[in-house]
Amino acid sequence: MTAPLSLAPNLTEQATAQLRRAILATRLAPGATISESGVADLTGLGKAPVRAALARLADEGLVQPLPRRGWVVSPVTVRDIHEVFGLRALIEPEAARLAAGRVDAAALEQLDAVCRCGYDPSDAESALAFLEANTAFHVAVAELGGNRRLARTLARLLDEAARMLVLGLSARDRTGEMQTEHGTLIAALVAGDGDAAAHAAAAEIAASRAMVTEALLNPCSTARVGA
Amino acid sequence: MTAPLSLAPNLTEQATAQLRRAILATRLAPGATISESGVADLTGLGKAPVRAALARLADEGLVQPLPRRGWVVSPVTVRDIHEVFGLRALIEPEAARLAAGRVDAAALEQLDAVCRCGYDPSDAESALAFLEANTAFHVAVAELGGNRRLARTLARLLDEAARMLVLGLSARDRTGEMQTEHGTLIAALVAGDGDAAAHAAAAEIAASRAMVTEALLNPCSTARVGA
DNA sequence: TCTACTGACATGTCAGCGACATGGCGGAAC
DNA sequence: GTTCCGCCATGTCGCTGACATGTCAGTAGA
Repeated sequence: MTAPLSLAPNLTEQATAQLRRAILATRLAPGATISESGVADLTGLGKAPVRAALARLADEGLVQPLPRRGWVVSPVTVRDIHEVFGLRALIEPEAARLAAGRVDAAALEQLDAVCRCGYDPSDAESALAFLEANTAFHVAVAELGGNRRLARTLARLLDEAARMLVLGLSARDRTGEMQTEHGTLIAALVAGDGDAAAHAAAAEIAASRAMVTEALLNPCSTARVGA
Repeated sequence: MTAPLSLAPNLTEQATAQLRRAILATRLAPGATISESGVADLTGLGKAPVRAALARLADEGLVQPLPRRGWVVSPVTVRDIHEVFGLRALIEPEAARLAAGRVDAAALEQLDAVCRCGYDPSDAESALAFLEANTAFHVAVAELGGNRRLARTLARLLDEAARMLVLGLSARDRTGEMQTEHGTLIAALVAGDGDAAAHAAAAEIAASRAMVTEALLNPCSTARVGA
């Protein structure tokens, strides 16, 4: 799990990736407290890279510092869900509109990956892998639009949304729906129809939002909501 | 300049604020290289807080790391201007729309501060102080909308825009225009007219964008463009 | 039951070591 | 004489370890 023989870009990146994945998979549950030394011991890394990683994740909104006390995994509130999906609904359709008519082989490749990557509804790791592919797909679309800042902002939002969706995806399998939604979006992008692309993106966001909201309001047996 | 007797929330915050201000005022010109030890010696702080501050500013897009080589102040390209103002144009009108009808005394106070704060077109520090008040005003409006993530994203964009505007503001005094633009926006907010507020915000962004573009395409005697 | 104290624990910071990339210098080949 | 190549000195980050500081939980005492 510590991936000691990776090609090691640097330890900070490793620590960031490990922690981010653990948080998004809810292996570190919302509301859980974590300590630098604890993470350092667990990962085998030093405290400095762990500290830098936590600072970065705090900047991304996934953890919050408790001065002199430690760090806490940001809880997921209804307000957070409103904020994340509200912002996604604002910028993602526009990103799709900008990308319309600019699609190339790379985008279709990303699509292929996400479409063929199913998941096991009862396994958070599997669901996260699916969501990571989904994130990569949407970020790739945003990058096609040419606005790197928009793509970056969206990537951060999608990371937060992924954590929320891990809760929702465990409730029911939505692979099929997402595939058709992606298909609609890609068709619009290839056709260069900006309005249709924006509409497809908005529809997908609305569906995701509904699923998360439903999962939190009607917690099923398999849905575990932290904090 | 080092403010040694401040109430010291922590050194990282101090280093971040000092560096950010130096970059936004173009005291650290775009393209300039900076070293951790150099900043540490200059500010009297240790390397650790300086390093953390640089990492955070890199996350904000104001500096870029050169592994094993140092850090460089992010240059300002035409593409950057398009991206920043394009994204502002996307989210800021919506922020104004959300804030419509929710204004309170605090917003008017911010308004008052920014309106009474003139600047000297030939002094980058003075222009930056004006822009900081302008940023605070717009962020306050965004926060009234209730979406903290939207407000945070906007704050970051406004910081980047401020650096670009420092170049443009030195070309000509735009205090009067901004005051009337703010007046229009506030009137719409108080009246609860979301469409009018969004329109006013969009108009102000377009004006700022035009000024920056003009300043870069037709560099005046007083406009210094780094890198 | 409430208060003050003490111990443990976690962060915040600093000084130092090793690794790596760059630029300049000298020498050899043409 | 000119050009090119390899070596070395220099400067910087990336990371480690240790110390100082601040907070909280648990406990003894009034």
